[in-house]
Parts: sequence; C-alpha cells; structure tokens
Amino acid sequence: MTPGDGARRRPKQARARATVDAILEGAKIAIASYGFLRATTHKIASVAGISVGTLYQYFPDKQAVFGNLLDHLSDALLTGLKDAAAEPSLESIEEIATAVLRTYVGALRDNREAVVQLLHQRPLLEGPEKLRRRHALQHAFIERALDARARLEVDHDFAAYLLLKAVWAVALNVVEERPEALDDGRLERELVRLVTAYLRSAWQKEQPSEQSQLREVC
Amino acid sequence: MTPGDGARRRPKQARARATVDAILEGAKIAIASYGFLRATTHKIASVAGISVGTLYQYFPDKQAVFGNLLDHLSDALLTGLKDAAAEPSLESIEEIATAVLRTYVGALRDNREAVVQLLHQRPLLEGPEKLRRRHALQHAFIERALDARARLEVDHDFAAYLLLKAVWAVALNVVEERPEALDDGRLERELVRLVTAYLRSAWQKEQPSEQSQLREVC
Amino acid sequence: MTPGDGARRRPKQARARATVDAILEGAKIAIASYGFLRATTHKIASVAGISVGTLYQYFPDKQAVFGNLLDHLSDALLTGLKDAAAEPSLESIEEIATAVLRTYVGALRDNREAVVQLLHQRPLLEGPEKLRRRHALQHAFIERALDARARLEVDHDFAAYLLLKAVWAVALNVVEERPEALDDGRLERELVRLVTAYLRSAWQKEQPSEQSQLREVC
Amino acid sequence: MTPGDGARRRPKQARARATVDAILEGAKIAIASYGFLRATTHKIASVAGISVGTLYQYFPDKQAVFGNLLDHLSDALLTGLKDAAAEPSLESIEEIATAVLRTYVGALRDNREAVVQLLHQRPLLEGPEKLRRRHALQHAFIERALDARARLEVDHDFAAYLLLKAVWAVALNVVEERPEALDDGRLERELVRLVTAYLRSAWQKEQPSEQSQLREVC
DNA sequence: AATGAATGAGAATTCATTCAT
DNA sequence: GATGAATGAATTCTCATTCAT
Repeated sequence: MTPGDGARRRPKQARARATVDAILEGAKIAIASYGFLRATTHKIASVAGISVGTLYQYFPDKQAVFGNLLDHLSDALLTGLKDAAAEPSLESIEEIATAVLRTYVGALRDNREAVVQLLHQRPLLEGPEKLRRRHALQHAFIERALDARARLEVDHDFAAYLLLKAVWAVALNVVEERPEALDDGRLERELVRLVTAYLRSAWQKEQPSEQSQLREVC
Repeated sequence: MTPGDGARRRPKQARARATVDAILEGAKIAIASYGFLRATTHKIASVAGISVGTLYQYFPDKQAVFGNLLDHLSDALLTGLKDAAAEPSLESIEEIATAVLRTYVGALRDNREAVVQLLHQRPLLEGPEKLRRRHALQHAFIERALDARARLEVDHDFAAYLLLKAVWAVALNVVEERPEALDDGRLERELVRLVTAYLRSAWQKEQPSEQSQLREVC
Repeated sequence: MTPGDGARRRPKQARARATVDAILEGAKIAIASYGFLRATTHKIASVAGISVGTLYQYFPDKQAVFGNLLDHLSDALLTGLKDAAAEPSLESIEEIATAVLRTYVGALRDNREAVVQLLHQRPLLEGPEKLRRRHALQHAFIERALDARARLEVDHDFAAYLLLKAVWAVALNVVEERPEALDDGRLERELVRLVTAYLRSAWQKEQPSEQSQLREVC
Repeated sequence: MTPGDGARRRPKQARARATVDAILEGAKIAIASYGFLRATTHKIASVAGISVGTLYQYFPDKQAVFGNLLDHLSDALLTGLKDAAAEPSLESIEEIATAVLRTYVGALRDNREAVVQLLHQRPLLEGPEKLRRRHALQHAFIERALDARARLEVDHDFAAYLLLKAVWAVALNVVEERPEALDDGRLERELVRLVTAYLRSAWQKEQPSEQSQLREVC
C-alpha cells in the first residue's frame, strides 16, 4: 500500500548524480507549476530536461520521486532547526522560539510553491509508518528542548505534537493565502507568541512565578 | 482552473432533494472507504444507490460533488459554532473557547474518515478564491467574537486566521494520528489552552488587568 | 501471479452480451492476425469495433480476455469430444479413437490461427492450478474411457496424460506447419494409429489375445 | 517479421568466445529465473556479468540471443541423439528407441527450467521458415533411421514428424507438470512404448513377421 | 428522469536499443 | 572494446464524462 521510495540504482558516476538532482529539481518545479495532481512523470522528466525512461532508471515509481524530494526538503529544514536551537546564547523561551521559527519561516520562503503543494500531500505520499517516523525526528528534537527547560502540566509528547502541527499548518497556509505575512515578519512574530504563550500557560502551577521560573530554568 | 460547483439543477421536488442528499452521503462514504483519489464517480453513484448518469444530472462534474459536500460540512460546523458562541452564559475567554472547541471537536468525531480525507484536499479542490471565501465565513465569525470582547495588539484578522488554521490543523491531524486524544479530552483541553494563552498574550498592555478587562467586555 | 480471469461485470443487457462476444471474437482475430505477443488491448478493441475502455468494463485485465477465450474454445472442444465418445454404436478402440479424433481435428480446422497461437500460450496464460484443473476435465474423460474398456500395464492416469499431450501437440503443430495433412485426412489417420497402437501395446499380457480381449471388452 | 539471428561479429579471439558463451548462459539462467517474457536484455547482461552495450556488440538484437541459445541446445541434443543411434550394438526398434529417448530425456533433465520456457516459445521466436529448417535436422536424422530399417505404410517424413512432435511435447510437458515421471523412468518407458508401438503398427502388412523383419533390417 | 454502456484522453511504467565517454 | 546513461515508442489500465435507450 505504501510504495518504496528508495532510489532504484545507486548512481556511481557524476553524470548520474546530476541527473538525479535534475529529476528532483524538475519534480519541485513541476509541482509548483502544475500542482501536485497534474505533475505527471512525463512533465517532471520534461521539466528536468530528460526522458521518462531516465526518470525510471533512478526511481522505482512516481511516489519515490516525491518521497525523495520530501526527504530532501525535510532534511534541509531539520538541519536548520537543529543549528538554530543549538545556539548556546539563547536563554528565554522567546529567544529560542524566535530563533527556531525564524529558520522555519525562512526555509519556507525559499521554496514556497513546491513545498506547500508537496507537504500538503504528505498523508498521501507516505504511509502512516513513514510519516510517524519522519515526525519523530522533528518531534524528538522539540520534546528534548522542552524537557531540558521545563516541566509542563501536559505530557511533553502531546505538547510537542500540538505545537509542531499548529506551527506547521499556520506557516504552510500563510505561504499560500497570506504571503505578505511571510515577508513582513508578522507570521514569525505571531508564531513566537503562540508557542511562548502556550508553553507558559502549561507551566506547572506550583512553581513560584513564571518570571523567576524562567530565569532559573534557562 | 476552478470548475463551478453549483448544483446543475435546482431540485425542487422532494425526490430530487433526496437524490442529492444520497449522492453527497455516497461521496462521504466513498471518500472514507476508498480515500480521496480512489473515490470515483462510479463508486460514489454506486454507494448512493444510483447510476452515474443520474449523478451527472444533479452535478455538472465531480468537483461539484466534493465542493457541495464541503459546503455541507462547513455549514453544519459553522452553525454549531455560532450556536455555541452565542450562549449568553459564557463569560471568560476559557469558557467561550471551551464551548466553541467542544463543538469543533465533536463535529470532527462524528465524521472522522471522510472529513479528514476531504479536508486535507481542500487546497486541491478549490481555487484560492473559493477557499478564501469559504474561510471568510468562519473567519468573520471568530473575528467578530474577538472584536466584541477585546482589543488585541495584532490585527484581529490575522489573529483569527492564525487561530483558525492552528486549531483546524491540530484537530485534523489528531483524528488521523492520535485518535485517542480525540476521545479522552486531551485535544479539547489543550486547544482551549492554546487559544486562551494566545489571546491573553496578545492583549493590549495598557489594559488594567486581564480579569477586569474580561468582565467588562463580556 | 496468476491473475483472475472472471468477467468484471455480469452483463445484464443484450447489448452488453453482444459486446462481450465481440471482444472475444476480436481477441481471436487479433491473435490470428498479429500473433499473441502483438495482440494488444487496443488492437483487440479496435478489431472488435469498440474502445479500450469498453474492453476493460467487461474484463479486469488482458489476461482475463485470453483466459475467457481459452475457456470458450476448450469448452467447445470438450463438448464435441463427449458427444463423439458417447456414441453407443462404437465398439473397437479404432472406432472410438477415430470418432474422437475426427472431432478433435475438425475443431482445430475451424479456428486454426487463433487457436494455435492461443493454445501454445496456455502455460503463460494460466497458472499451474488452472491448467491442471482444465486438463483434469479432458483427462478424466479419457481416463474413464480407458477404465471402462481395458486394464493397462501403466497407470491409466499417466497413459491418458501422455496420449492427451501427444495428440494435442501433433495436431497443434500440424495446423501450423503441415496444414495439408489436416485436410487430406493423414493427420486423423495417423493419430488414430498412434493412439490405438499405444493402447494395444499397453494391454496387460496375461489376457488371452488382443483380439478376443477386444471383443469381450467392447 | 523474423529478425536475423546470426551473431553480429564472428568472435575470433578466445575472450570474445567466452563473452558469447557467458551471454548465452546468462540468457538461459535469466529465462529460468524470470520466465521468457521477463528475461530482459538488461537482466541477461547482468546475469552474464557484462553490460547491455557489450551484449549488443555480439548480438544484433534480443531475438538473436534466444535464437542462438536455441541453436546451441538443439545442436547439443542432436549430437547426443546421433551418438545414441549410431551405437552398432542396437538391434530391435525397442533398443534403438530406448537409447535415443534416454538421451532425449536426459538432456531435458539437465536444463529443465530454461529449456521448457524457451522451447515453448519457439513458434514465437522463429518464423515458420527457420522453424522448419531447424526441425529438418532432427527430422532428417530420424527419417534416415527409419529408412534404414523399415518400410512403413505412411510416408516416412510424416511419421518422423509425428513422432518428433509427440515425443517432444510429452517430454516438455512432463518436465513442467509431472516432474516425478521424469525421474522415475516412467516417461522414458512409455515414450519407448509409444514410438515402438506406432512404428510396428505402421509396418507394411506384406512383410512376414515383425520379428524376422526386424532382424533382417538391422 | 434514470440507466448503464460506451468513450477515449491521459497516466504510469517497461524495455529494446543507441551512443557518448 | 566495454560501459552504462539515456532514449522514447509502446503498452496496460483508469476514470470522468456523454448519450442512446
């Protein structure tokens, strides 16, 4: 039911590597231009400047192309997030959230069209297993950040999940429907507010005060 | 690009109305059973207990069927929300948010499968115009609620948009991936927290205190 | 691995029945004209005077078309054989063999091209299960004939199998390569000789004499 | 319609000869492993341990590969048959038939999978011309054997043809469907019976007795 | 109004063959 | 000579839509 999405052949030569990149780039452009449903293998190949046959020499099927593209984009995003959160100078929740979300929003700005289309289709592209595994990554990362700094009333797993989905969806939809908010900083600012406010609100009550607590933890 | 989605004929007789309903119900079931991409017109008609030909007598094309179904679901939801929010006994933000979100989550629980599949496809089903218009409804409603009760630092439009998207996405994903949270009340509770925390945080600073302010407004 | 070959829909109307027949006829002609490997679904549909879509409305896939055609031809053949062998006036092995093989050869004469191509592909068209089951029919029939009339040194099952294959293959190849022998009676005569000689030779030794034995049995 | 099947280049060096052999062996294995239809040029090359390009340096097209493989197998078989029949100590029809068919069946046992798949496809692989020519070889041989030893009622050509086809088909089918009979000697024994009985039956009537006649001839 | 048979453009995928390196 | 990347025509199958009955 969930098709594999590994590359069909491990490209050994430089030309082959370039072709794989061209295909992924072609897929990104084709999705952006025609939309997910209209991005046929022939169009992808055509945009990539190759023939269908070549596409199928490197990917077992259409899903694999999108799957790989998704992997690429996700990886790029995740790497950015890790770097942003690892910055030791960050102290308050606001600071961390700001750094992380700035990266998030920035990554989105760069790919816009394709990302939006593609990411909206994740449930179709990947079986629940794959999906959960992929999320586990970003997830684990956020959860770890939470664990390190605070004790919440909610289980951290669900809090991380909720924030991830909320941020994700808002950002994704803004790209499509309110692109101006992507550029004028409103998206970033309000996402920071959303995340920060939620986390503060979930702080365990017995702790002295939000302010002192925060000082202590960070 | 965005096909029309009005019904082809305005059904005046009861029988015709029943047929339309059967088709919409069939579409919902077909989507739930086979997934969005595999819900063909033949399957819809078959589930509805009619023939394809008849389906096309009431709807100009497939998109119209899904469009109408989406309208139905949205309308039902919106009505529920309105009723929930109109309840005069509600006072604090928590109370209002709780009432509204309880309705939201409840509606989701009832339709699960179909709703998830269908709603995930909205960006594909409808052009941006339609989408924006549809949102405008729920939107306007929430915005109005905000206007009536508070002055935020952010423009109310964007705040409403952000909350709508966040709540929507979280709820939708939970149905698919964390169904237990749908039933044990966690989803509802945390959504309330998310919305309330965000709104409090966005409160304009010059206002005396959250509590007094709230009393005044409501 | 072995695709189903039942009809996709049970045709209710006369037109549908006619279409199914047209498809089978088209398949037969297409095979005869282009050969088995070149008989594409489009060619079959085209020869049948319909569109591909219609073909797929009645058969789940290409194999099913050939499978059904095979069934038809086999059934026709088998019926002929039964009738031929049931004739009560037949007494000696020669007479029975002659009657049966005349039917066999006659059936072959009528369909020639298509039959040959199609029957040569049986191992591809049908999984071993289906194949064995199909054979079981003709087989059981021959075996019964043997049982009724004689005791052989060999197990009747293998004798029947051997004769079936031998006769089948010779006849099939003659259609292709020595069509003249099909028409001038040589094929029929020599097949009778082959079958009769084999059976006589396999007669159990302890029996008095071939002649008397034969009288007795028949 | 029937593509050429000579080797593209006449390999003079030992290395080239080894490559050709590797390709033929690869084709045999590929057929045995994947079946005739799925034995692609890439698979053949891959199994042979070379690249597609190299394959096409030695064979003009795919058919040529199979054609050559068929030649090889046939030649090997024919040589075996000749040797078997040339044995001067053989006297009766039974003895000759036994010797020849033992070789036949033995050759089959050694190649099983590939042979079956390949030989079933002969009518597809080769035009009628080629087919007739190829048969002519085995054929001429058998016919000569007949001429040397007996006078039949039938023309020897047709008798040889019939026996060849019958034996061939039975043996081929047994490999697939009754492999046990290939190993326990039943196949061989009954084929001998079939051939011997047929030939005896076709003996010209005016001859004194089968036994004396046979002595005389051999 | 309803039916369901027919349509055919379009999509995914395969594989024999070529050719630049 | 060898390689393997690239090609693209050909094939199977799907499904939204039409239309004769």
